[in-house]
Amino acid sequence: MVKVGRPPQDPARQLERAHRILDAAAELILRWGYDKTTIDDVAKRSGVAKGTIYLHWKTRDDLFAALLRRERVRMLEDIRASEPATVSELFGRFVAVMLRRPLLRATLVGDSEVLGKLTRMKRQSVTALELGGAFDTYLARLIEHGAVRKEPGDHTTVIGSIVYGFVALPDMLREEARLPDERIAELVADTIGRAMETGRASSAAATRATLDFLDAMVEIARHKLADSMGAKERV
Amino acid sequence: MVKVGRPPQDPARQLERAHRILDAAAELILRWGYDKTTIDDVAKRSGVAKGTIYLHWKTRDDLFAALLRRERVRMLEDIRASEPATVSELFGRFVAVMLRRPLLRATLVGDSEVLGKLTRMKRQSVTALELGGAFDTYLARLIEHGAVRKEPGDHTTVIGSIVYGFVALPDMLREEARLPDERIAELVADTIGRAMETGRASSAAATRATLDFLDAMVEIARHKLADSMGAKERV
DNA sequence: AAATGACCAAATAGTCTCATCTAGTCAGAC
DNA sequence: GTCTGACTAGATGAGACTATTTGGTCATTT
Repeated sequence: MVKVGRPPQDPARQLERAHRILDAAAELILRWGYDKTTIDDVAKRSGVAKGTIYLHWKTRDDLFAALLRRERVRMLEDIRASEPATVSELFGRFVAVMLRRPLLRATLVGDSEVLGKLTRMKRQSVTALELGGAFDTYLARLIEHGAVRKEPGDHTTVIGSIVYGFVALPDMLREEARLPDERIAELVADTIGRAMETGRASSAAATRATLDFLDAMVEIARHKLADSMGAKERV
Repeated sequence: MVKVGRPPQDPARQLERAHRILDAAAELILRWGYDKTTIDDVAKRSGVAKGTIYLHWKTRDDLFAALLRRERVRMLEDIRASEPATVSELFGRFVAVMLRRPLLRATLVGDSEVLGKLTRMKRQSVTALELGGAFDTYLARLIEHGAVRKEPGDHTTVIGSIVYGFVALPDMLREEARLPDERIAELVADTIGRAMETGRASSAAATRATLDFLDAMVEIARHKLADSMGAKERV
């Protein structure tokens, strides 16, 4: 019995290729913006045929979604790796990392140069972290452990506004009035800390809660990314 | 010797008419947006002929500038009337008043529905207050009097980011996640207070500094408005 | 002098046509 | 089974032209 046809590809190689394609897409989108980046460009740049891209993703938008999800996973991993012990450290890190990742920054502030027609998309980057109940649970734990005050309340809005404000403001300032990214991250951490933390030295329990929360977020993000990468197993 | 020609108009009546025209413009711009609001519309609505409008302002944009300046004067007067004693009260008031004045809010957050093609205009509403050195002087006085801390520094950026974040965030939230305007103003005051104030009961000197600053701002704003209203004395 | 509104040039919006581009498919090559 | 790239339908854009709108002017009226 002679085998016919090409043997099945190594799944690992497929994943690697998917990443190569996303690398190309990221590069092109950052350079030309979403609207001006064509699938042909991405195919050429990543050295595969156009059809191959459609073996991975059903549509152009699916590819973009995967790209963003990958960015998100990497961002969360970076944050997690820095082992923040408090909410303020968590979001200081969040901002620092985000400012270094132009695609994420673009989705947060709605940069139409980069996002093109997708600008009016779900602007979830901040709200996504917070929504889903997990964040509320996390905050509740911190309050319980005395790391976070009850006042002034509405912590989610406070954090969201501070983060958004600090990340978006530089866009509407003269070049020379802008602070360095590192400094901005520092100020975010300081502001959030003063806005809602008790100031007590952070307990091991609070640190645990923060890391648990991040682990959960990383986990979720990885799952979503996995869904976006394995086109073949799509429903 | 017989008088000829129409007697000069009462300047007070002229001013009143200018305000009527601005009232009409404000109404129309809020309803239809800047792009869709024509000079003819404004003339009709305010009950004057088109030419009359051009007796007051040289161009459409001049009229719009006057409108914004009037809004700014009124806003500053409102803030001043509430006699804020601290920076946090000052900006809490600022946000409360601004949220109630859709035109100012639009210029701050760059609402293209309202501003139309002017969206990319100087986004100064926040920065304007702070720029010009007067604000820095004010802050210096507060620090001197022990009302404001030296840390974390970059107070202007901190305040600008907080204000902008809290005012702009609601736009990208689901309706039901938004807080009432009053609550937002409260949170801004609280956040700014904790971010940079010492917490000491505010001294008379600090209050004086705040009111002086506001008086100066009102003064400047009134002058600019006056320039915008008296077309005839234009250079 | 002060106010008006008919008037005009310039911008803007709308229409139609033709050319180009591009997301997604698929028959066939490996 | 895996991958390719020629192919297509529909979108997008350029161009040319017309119709409409509108900011701004100014001769005339009060």
